[in-house]
Amino acid sequence: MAVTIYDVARHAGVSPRTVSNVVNDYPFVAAETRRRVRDSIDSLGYRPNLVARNLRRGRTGMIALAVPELAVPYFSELSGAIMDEVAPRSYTVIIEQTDGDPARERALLEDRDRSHVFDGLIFSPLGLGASELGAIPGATPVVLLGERVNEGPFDHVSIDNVAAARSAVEHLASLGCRRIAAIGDQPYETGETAQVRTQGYHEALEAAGLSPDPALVVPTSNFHRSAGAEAMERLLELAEPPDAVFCYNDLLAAGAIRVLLDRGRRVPEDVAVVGFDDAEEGRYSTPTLSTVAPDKHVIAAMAVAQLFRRLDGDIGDPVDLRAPFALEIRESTIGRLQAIAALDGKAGAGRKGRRV
Amino acid sequence: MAVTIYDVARHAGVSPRTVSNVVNDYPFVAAETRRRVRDSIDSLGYRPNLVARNLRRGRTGMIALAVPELAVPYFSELSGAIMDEVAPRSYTVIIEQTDGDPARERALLEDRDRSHVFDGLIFSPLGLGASELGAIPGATPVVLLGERVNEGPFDHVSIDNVAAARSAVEHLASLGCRRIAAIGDQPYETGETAQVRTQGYHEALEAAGLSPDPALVVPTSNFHRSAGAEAMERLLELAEPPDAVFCYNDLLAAGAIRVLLDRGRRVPEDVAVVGFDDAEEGRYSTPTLSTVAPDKHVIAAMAVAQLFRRLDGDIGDPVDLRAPFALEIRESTIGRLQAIAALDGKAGAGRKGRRV
DNA sequence: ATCGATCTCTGCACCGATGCAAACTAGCCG
DNA sequence: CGGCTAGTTTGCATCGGTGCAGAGATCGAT
Repeated sequence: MAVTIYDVARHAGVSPRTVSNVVNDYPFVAAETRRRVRDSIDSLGYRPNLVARNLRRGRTGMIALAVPELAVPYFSELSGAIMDEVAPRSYTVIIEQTDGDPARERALLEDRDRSHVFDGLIFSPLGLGASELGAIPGATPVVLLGERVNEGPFDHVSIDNVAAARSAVEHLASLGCRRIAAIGDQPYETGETAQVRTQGYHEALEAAGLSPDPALVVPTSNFHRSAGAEAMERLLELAEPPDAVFCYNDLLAAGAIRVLLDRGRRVPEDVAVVGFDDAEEGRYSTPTLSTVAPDKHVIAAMAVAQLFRRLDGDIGDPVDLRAPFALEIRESTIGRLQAIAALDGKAGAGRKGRRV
Repeated sequence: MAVTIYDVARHAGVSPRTVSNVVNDYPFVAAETRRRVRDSIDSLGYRPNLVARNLRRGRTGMIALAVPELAVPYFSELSGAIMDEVAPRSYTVIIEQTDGDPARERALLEDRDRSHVFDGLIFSPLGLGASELGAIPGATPVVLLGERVNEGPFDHVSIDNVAAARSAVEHLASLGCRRIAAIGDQPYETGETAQVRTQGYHEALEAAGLSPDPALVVPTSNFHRSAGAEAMERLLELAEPPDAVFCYNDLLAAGAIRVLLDRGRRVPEDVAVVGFDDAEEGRYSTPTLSTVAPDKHVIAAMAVAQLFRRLDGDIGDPVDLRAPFALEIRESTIGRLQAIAALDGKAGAGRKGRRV
């Protein structure tokens, strides 16, 4: 059996309550007593039973992080960043994979108060739409990641997706591209993040004096590489195929580039490509991938800080936090030689991106 | 306050104990009573407090998964597979990132019995060597992933890394490559996995009648893309640079390929490259990446099954389980045209890989 | 009618910690 | 020296379930 607070108390010749006081750094413990208890703790190898502590305290010391899929680089990189933020606060992270399944997402939100497994939730919804999310109240704090869910009861962290998409498409237009396609729209209720990117895309087209062509906006059912490949195949079948593609994440872009190269198109000379998320793989791919880079560390820090603010009792109105992003310009839009020049020169355009 | 078993008992007009019996499907409960309790549970929205249950039962219903880094595709893909295996057993997974830090790895193992946060641990060690691991006993079951730690007290799941490495290098030799390099050796105590791959590499060289050249074996301090790039730079500076490279994971390969293409070498015509892990990104990269594909789903299933066997009380000797792997042959070794031919033809070599 | 077996339900203690408030000591002031 | 404050330690109840064992009820067999 494990060592309990009673074993330590007996060993140190004090009451269990005093051991608890020492463990919790209660100030009014005589130095000598504290020392004796500490010695006993060390020699017996006592560690508090967190389950018991949590039962009594009503907190579990764990926060849940729910993401659609860990195998998507954006989410694994973000998860790592969130865990790094949480660790110093001596909380533990439980990661749940929802696969974007609305039932699992709803279950997570509905059970969060009642099963007492975690104190707070950082949630990147995929299958649940704004109206459904808004209808699930509860006492356990939730911070949503991703595009804003209007009027919801939850705190919320995101980047300005409209501006981010716009900056990507403006960049393509500035290179002289005239037929700029978009891959990854999700024109149904839960595709909010995709839809605002489409909005930014349209705004940038308009600003550049380009007329939108509905055939150039290809929806996808998910954000995987295979979907990007399929969408690109479709675009290449058009009578007037695009000379640039804005993909709503880097995996779609990887799939699209693969198809382009397979079909003998050069990237970026024939078709320029921009992705979204700044997955590490895009820094080493051939060509390297120009991409919109949400600042994942800031997103993680904001989400965690806000969640802990709630855990500490803040009951203000839901807040809406915006993290910065940058446009990382690499070979898939400006070509290898210019990319090298941009890296060598101190010009901020390439390596450091444009802070927004 | 949350709904407790007492609230349900009062509402249904039975004792708390009976509610517990209903919740736990104790067979000797009258159908009528059961119905009434169920109704009360539903109408009050009762969910058992898992913290309290776990305190009493002495189990937490959680297993921990400790990996070096989630951002490495192999680990995020494996984590996803493990979570999928665990979910149907109504356990929850806590993921810990160790960053390969020996102190954190040791803390995890040493605290596993005492803090009572998880019932079992699936652990992919990186910073701890065989001797250190072997010296940490404890009651909480542990399943190790990765190369075998000799004589340790823990169960263990891996693929046959020697054979896997050998198959990769044999493949390169069969293509006519004569100077085959290896990137990713870790010639110090905790680099066991890397070392057995080096062993397989040497065995394959010998079998092919090639004499080993120490300069062709480049150690790296980690398995990231940047390390692969640096190692490749080093190899290209040799008087006789390699005509093939076996990389110990796909990230190293991605970095190596990037450098090769940057330096004007063609892959595979000038230098053929094989990776390890079968990360999804290698199926879409340019060129697509030939790689050793450990069967992650089998690894996950074996590890989880073995862990639950221990949780169910099995106290037999530590077991050593071997999962299958396959060699996936793609463009980075046989070129695009042949890869297409292999995919089109029913020949198993390309698409399906070679089961071992 | 008696007995044992089976079914159904319940009370009590307990898992291991902490909140609360009381008890006790010592020191200090007037 | 009484009274008060500050410091130190402690007992008791409690968080919300479940293990254990026993009390009743029911029923068929003898």
